[in-house]
Amino acid sequence: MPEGPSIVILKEEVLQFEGHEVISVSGNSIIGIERLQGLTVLSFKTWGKNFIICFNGFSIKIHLLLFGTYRINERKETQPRLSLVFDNGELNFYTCSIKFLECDVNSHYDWTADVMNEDWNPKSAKNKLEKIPDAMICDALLEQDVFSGVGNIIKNEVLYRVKIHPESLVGKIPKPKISEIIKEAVTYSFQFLEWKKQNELKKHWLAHSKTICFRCGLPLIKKQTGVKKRRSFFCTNCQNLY
DNA sequence: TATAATGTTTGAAC
DNA sequence: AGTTCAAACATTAT
Repeated sequence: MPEGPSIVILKEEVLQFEGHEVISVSGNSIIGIERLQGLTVLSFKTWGKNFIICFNGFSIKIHLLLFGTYRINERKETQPRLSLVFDNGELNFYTCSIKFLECDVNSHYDWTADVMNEDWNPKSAKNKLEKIPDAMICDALLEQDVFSGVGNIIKNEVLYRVKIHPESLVGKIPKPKISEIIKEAVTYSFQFLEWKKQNELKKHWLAHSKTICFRCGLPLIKKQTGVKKRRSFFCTNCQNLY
């Protein structure tokens, strides 16, 4: 379910609870969530696929991984991992990873690495890519320390749009193309956000899960690529291999 | 019904 | 000691 843009949507949906007190806590998490009882939410933040709830002196990090879901002001049949009840509603998380982050949340995250953050720094991403010339671009795009928030869908769509073969080596891709990839990672992430909100994300997929190249009509290749072995959809005719 | 899928962490093996 | 890789986790649509 979640790549960066989906978590941004989550954050927007829970704004109603900012500044509100946690009246009751429950859930099958074993990390000691009862600690949240009676505390007031200072703010909600996101860092890529991480959803962060900030309290005075510490924060809680929620990662939905592959199967995680959430419900606002409603419940699923299954047991929540974490359920927070406020005076104006409730927030429930299912099958997710939850961890505490002590002290200042800023000491845990490099905000310049999040493609959807206002502090996103493309130059910094470029520098990080220069340090991994032997990596395939399909792996590099999924590297959360470089492109926090980018997931497999965004990876495939970005590479298709900039016409780069996913197995291209970072160090061999021309510099202007690298800049284009970095730029498109941001552009597509925000398009993903808007399309997801309109419930028409899949409608705009050009490569991901597709079988025929939108440009030339030849069959798209579907293959597990890179050390991460995530599926890539690409056109060997339209996407250059460097 | 079996399979695959928008993901990350862990710990064994080298 | 550092890197690499498969296993584990867990849900749902096709």
